[in-house]
Amino acid sequence: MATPRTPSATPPAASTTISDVAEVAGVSIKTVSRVMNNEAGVRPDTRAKVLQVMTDLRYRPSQSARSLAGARSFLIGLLYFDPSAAFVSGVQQGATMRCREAGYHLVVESMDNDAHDLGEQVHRMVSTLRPDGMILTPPLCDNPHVLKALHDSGTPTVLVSPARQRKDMPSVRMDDVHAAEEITNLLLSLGHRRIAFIRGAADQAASALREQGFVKAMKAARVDIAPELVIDGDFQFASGVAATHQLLKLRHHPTAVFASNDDMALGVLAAAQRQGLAIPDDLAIAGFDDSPASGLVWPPLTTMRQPTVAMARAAVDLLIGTPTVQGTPGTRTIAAVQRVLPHELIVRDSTSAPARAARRMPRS
Amino acid sequence: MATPRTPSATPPAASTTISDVAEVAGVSIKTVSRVMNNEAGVRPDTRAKVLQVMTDLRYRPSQSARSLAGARSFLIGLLYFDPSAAFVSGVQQGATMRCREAGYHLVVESMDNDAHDLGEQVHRMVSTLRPDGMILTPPLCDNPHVLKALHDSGTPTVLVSPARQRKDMPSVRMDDVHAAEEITNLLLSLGHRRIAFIRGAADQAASALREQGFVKAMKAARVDIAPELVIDGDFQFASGVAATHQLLKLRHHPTAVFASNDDMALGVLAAAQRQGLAIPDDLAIAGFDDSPASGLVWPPLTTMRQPTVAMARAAVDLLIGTPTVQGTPGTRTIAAVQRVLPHELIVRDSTSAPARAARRMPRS
DNA sequence: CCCAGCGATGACAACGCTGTCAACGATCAA
DNA sequence: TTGATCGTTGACAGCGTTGTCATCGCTGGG
Repeated sequence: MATPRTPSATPPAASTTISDVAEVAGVSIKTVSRVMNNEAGVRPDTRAKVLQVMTDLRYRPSQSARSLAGARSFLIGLLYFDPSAAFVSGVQQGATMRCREAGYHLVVESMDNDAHDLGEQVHRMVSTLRPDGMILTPPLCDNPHVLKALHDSGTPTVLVSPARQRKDMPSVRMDDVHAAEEITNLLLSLGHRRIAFIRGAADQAASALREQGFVKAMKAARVDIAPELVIDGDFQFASGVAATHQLLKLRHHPTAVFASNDDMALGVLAAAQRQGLAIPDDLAIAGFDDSPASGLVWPPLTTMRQPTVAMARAAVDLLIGTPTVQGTPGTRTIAAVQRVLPHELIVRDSTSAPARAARRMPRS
Repeated sequence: MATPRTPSATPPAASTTISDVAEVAGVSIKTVSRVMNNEAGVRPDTRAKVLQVMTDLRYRPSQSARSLAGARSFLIGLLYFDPSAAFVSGVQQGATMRCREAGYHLVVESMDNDAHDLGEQVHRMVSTLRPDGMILTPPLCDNPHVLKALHDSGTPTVLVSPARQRKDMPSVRMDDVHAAEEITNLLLSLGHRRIAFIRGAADQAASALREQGFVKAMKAARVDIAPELVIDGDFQFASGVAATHQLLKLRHHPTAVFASNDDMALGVLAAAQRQGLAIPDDLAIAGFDDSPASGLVWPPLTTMRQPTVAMARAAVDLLIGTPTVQGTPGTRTIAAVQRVLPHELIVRDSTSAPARAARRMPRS
């Protein structure tokens, strides 16, 4: 039915070009280009006509031609390291959505943070693809080789949750300190006083920030922090298990545990239950991240949702300059702003009042 | 304030072009192009010299120019629906890695499987980006609108784990039936006879296949399948919980449960533990998928690892024709082959012999 | 000795779009 | 009335590759 008498079934996708549109609309190629790019200086009726023809012909500009001729490539790169992290998945989700809305596309690349030629790999990527911007997630956003390669190539870059703010690159992040305070305050408000804290990996910026928040909240509540209740962890499940063993060996158990991330909190949960503790009655547990698994265990974990999707959207916005940045001609540098996005406390069943507090457990 | 006095800090990334290389090497542009594309008809010493110059100058071809002039775009698209699925994450990981090895790049796009203009969205993507190939994951790989848009545009496409094999598109998959048989056999070999099965979502192809495998193994072992032990589920955590309630209401409990995926198995685990059952002694549990969470609970779940990474690599290979396909000129059609990749049974602590079998549980 | 045939290489025209700048008619101040 | 200015539009030259076809120097058969 469609295209009734087309000698050849499907003319191998001879897609319509800008000149087809120009011809049909009776204007020059350049005018079509102007309309396409929303440039000023086109009479409304001309613009409308062109727009109509573009729709009729289902015209789609060629990304290659556009980027070859112009300055933009309509490509945003996302570099990440650990593909299994819920964090990355959220960032990617937000980034692809915002990109599509803005007519951009997301090119993702999984890197090895320890590769010896990381800088070279990044260099190769940006020089062949010439993305209009790059988004880096931890720990890549703190890797000097990556940052140098990107800086040297002059590629606009936005860091998501970097360890340190850099004067030459914008970043988006959440307020880890404040978030950790909120969780701690929740536990405190439930009546807990002996609250254990499990640190994150020492080499990750978030670890220190979350501990700061914990300490700050405890101090504000004038509750002493027992040194034996603050334990080193590394963000892995196993370290949560180990920490729990250590904690339950104490003559005076904690009534609540705040683990710096969900994986460790899951480890605490597993180890505690294995020892016969009832959660949250015998031990309240809070994590951080709102990982998918945190809602898939019994009891579901109280945790902190990071604004991963929103951070990614904000990052894309910074890169494509949607907020009317309109870079001064010649300079594609973005101001090294730092956006802080709101987090969300997710209260679930793993936290509650310290029912039988420090009392010895039946089967302990 | 920023950029104090940078006379020539970074010459705005005036990257080297093919003509720079040609000039330095003392050959024509075309010859450099030949070397770059590994075309025949270049004397070894000429090729070596060009290669050397390319390295010295750190020359990187422009992807835009290449795709505008030539037929290839060096872009592979990956369309997915549910961003949180471990399945997608594995596929993406495999795809990006293989792409980089082959000098391609992966463009990912998160689609809404229920969007009314899905076909249009896909059409837009392929016509502006002109990727050299597309990879579809479930449920998109079974969505007629998506498939039609891709077919019409003539974009080579590979389906990952599609419901039905299509004569016009190649696919890669695992053997769900056989995998389910293996899990069932594991449970049987541990002595279980009253094995419950929780079905997956009815609209997903894998559901039926896994049930087939379960039935097949049970029949082969000459063990009757009690109808009340086969329960509908929908791949969600909650349906695992619901199924468990149903199962534990029976006067004759099952000693093992095989859930069609990990999320449901996690639901079974949570519900069973809540009822006071000891896992695996009172109830053995097996899942399917090897989701991240499956190893982060207590006890860790026995499950089936899908070859997601390998499937994605295979998909990319099919698209870029690494296995010397060298499409006949003019036709970029790939044979509609179907590759089946090996899965891996992950035996963990959630399964074991039916210790106190059908005996009533203490607190049930 | 001549020319077909072959391997190696280059000249040149696309590819589809954007940037620059010129051209045009209309408006406006003087 | 005239020149200047503005708003709108188009002609044209690239952007950095690849495809096509021509060219060049040799080799080998007649």
